[in-house]
Amino acid sequence: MPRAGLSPAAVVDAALAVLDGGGPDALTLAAVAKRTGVAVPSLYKHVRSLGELRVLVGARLVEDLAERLGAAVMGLSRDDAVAALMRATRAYVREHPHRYAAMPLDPLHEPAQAEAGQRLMEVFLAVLRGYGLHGADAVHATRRLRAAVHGFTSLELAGGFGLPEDLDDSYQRLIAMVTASLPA
Amino acid sequence: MPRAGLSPAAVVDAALAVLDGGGPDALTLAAVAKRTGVAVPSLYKHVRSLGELRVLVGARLVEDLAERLGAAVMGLSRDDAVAALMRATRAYVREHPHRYAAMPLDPLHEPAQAEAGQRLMEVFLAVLRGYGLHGADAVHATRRLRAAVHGFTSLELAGGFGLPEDLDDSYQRLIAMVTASLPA
DNA sequence: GCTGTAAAGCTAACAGCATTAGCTTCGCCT
DNA sequence: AGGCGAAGCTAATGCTGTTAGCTTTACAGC
Repeated sequence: MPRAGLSPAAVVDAALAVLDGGGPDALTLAAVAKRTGVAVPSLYKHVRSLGELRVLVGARLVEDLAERLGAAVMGLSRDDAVAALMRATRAYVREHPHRYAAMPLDPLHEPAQAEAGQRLMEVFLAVLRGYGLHGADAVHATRRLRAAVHGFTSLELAGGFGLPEDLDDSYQRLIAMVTASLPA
Repeated sequence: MPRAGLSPAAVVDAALAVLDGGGPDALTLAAVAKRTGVAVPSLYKHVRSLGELRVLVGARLVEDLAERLGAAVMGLSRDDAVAALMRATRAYVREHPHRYAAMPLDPLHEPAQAEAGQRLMEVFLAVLRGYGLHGADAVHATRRLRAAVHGFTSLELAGGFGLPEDLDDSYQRLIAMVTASLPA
């Protein structure tokens, strides 16, 4: 019986594949075990529990998103950067719907996710720094931006907008609403 | 052995109490059965499955929210109505966090929730009608409004905003951002 | 090259979950 | 009084996550 050569990272890889295939509810230890070719209890050698696996998966998701958004805003500033940030987020959600559904909304509260969460937050703050925003104003602006992006994409993802008619148009107007709320 | 005198509505009542007490994950048939003083399989006499129970609970949640928001905007128009709508939603989320976490985002797609969903959507549309918005413009504005409200409240609910510092202030600015995007 | 050991795998078992089948009993209607 | 449908029950199944305890692998050091 050859050894599978698993590792925490490999388990997370498999979990991510399972997540992509069937969504957050499908992310079960049985599914991950089948995919790694290992018996269910063997997973406990690499991961403390299903809860911890979810946290580790969440950390990876935040890392990915942070990297992608960082790349998207590179070389841009102000309204262009905001638009790029918002469009890149929506593109990510449409490309990986199940991943966004499993994305932790409070990565800073979980030690294993805090570093990635910090990087993601940095992207937002860097974009807003281009407007000369600092301190409380920057915090408020970040919250507006995040609320708009997360609100729209999560509603779209859940099918909360009825028919997918004119959604691009709606999003363009949402972007305009956000940029209009930022200093000239 | 006296009969419990259950009914679908009574089961939903109990489910709502369970939801309030422990959140969406605590909404289990075992918990509902315990609360109604009945054995688990007996619930199937009133509800087809846990899935259906969730749908019915969701319908009640949307009804409640629609009623509340309708009352909140009564007698108000334009920016005042938008502000009231947004504030009332946030107040609901803070008052019943577990209920909002279980709130269906696409009530129109589920027959049992469609009627309540329609009523809720009507409140949004009625408020925007005060701006003279019709057709596509009204649709886009509704989406902006919903995105802002849902985005902020769900992020706040999940603890995604770090410390609860100046959240009222942030929300006020979010309201201003939305109203500024509507016709003068 | 052999051996000792820690890690990585396994099977067996348990508790909690949703669900189904089939039985019993209640309470109303005639 | 009798009948009948609805409402309850127990028993059983299969799926979860989790733990305990055993076996085996692969490498480190002699």
